[in-house]
Amino acid sequence: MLKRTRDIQKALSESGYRITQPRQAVIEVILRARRSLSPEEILARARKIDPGVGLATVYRTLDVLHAEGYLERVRIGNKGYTLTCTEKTLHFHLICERCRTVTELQSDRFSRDLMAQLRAAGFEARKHAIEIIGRCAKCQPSE
Amino acid sequence: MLKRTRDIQKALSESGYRITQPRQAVIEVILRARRSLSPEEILARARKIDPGVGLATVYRTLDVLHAEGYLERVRIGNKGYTLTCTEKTLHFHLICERCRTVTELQSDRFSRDLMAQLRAAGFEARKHAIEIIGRCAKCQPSE
DNA sequence: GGTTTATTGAGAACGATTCTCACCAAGGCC
DNA sequence: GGCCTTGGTGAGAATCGTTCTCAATAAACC
Repeated sequence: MLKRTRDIQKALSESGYRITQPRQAVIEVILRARRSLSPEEILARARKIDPGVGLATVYRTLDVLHAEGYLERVRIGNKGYTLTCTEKTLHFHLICERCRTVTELQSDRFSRDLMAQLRAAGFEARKHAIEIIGRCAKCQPSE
Repeated sequence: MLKRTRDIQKALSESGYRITQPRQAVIEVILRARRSLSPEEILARARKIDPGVGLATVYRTLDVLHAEGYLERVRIGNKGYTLTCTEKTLHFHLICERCRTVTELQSDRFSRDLMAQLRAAGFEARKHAIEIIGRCAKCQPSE
């Protein structure tokens, strides 16, 4: 089991959530994944750990993780994919439309610039989603 | 009829699309709207112009406009809203979760900064969606 | 171990979007 | 101008992702 899994479980427990087998399975699947996964994909993988897991539980666990700030949801077209993210600061996602890998980038300058603009507009930001969709370095159209 | 409506129709026609009554109605509704509209809302308004319009046609017209680069789709939660946007340069949307008004911002500095980072990461951007969700100046929680 | 109560899985329900198909009308051609 | 081809159409069925319902289960605290 990954170390992060324990940490998250401990935090959830302290927030009053019960640590159940299905939840453990889902959390571990998400942390292990090297790219963002759709709920269906999470389900398939979680069932290898705990065969009884249901789709509803995957969604519920995603909700819990989201509510606790451990996860963000990113969409590609009409399909929803999930990815781990514990960063609270401004960041953006580079989503490769071919391999679906999601790379996270941050920039302090970028962040300051954006915050200044928001203030100027009188806009109070609650959350953000900065998604750049295209091809990652590995998936460039050959030639 | 707005001038932009004519321009878009001309362009669509040159791209091989037929200019039909339902399409005209949908395009006009979107251009007239002061905030982003859901497909259902577009349908309701389009029917005031052409009562026979169907929901499927709204979706199909949105697809056409999207394919031709006249429109972007922005999502708030699981609900999908559409908004006009012909700008090709980097820009971001401030979405008010209360009144749903979408404000568009641009920044050259912001743009340059982001482009530089993308180049550094070897990422080839095809499209982007920068969405800041929160409260606009008019909808700040009172007090 | 017993009790409480949040959590669960299965499947129904839901809402948004897409598809199907017979009919229609835009636009090119004569 | 009228005719023909074919892309576009509306209605409703189908599909997809997500959420809900509810009886059964199992954490967590004693």
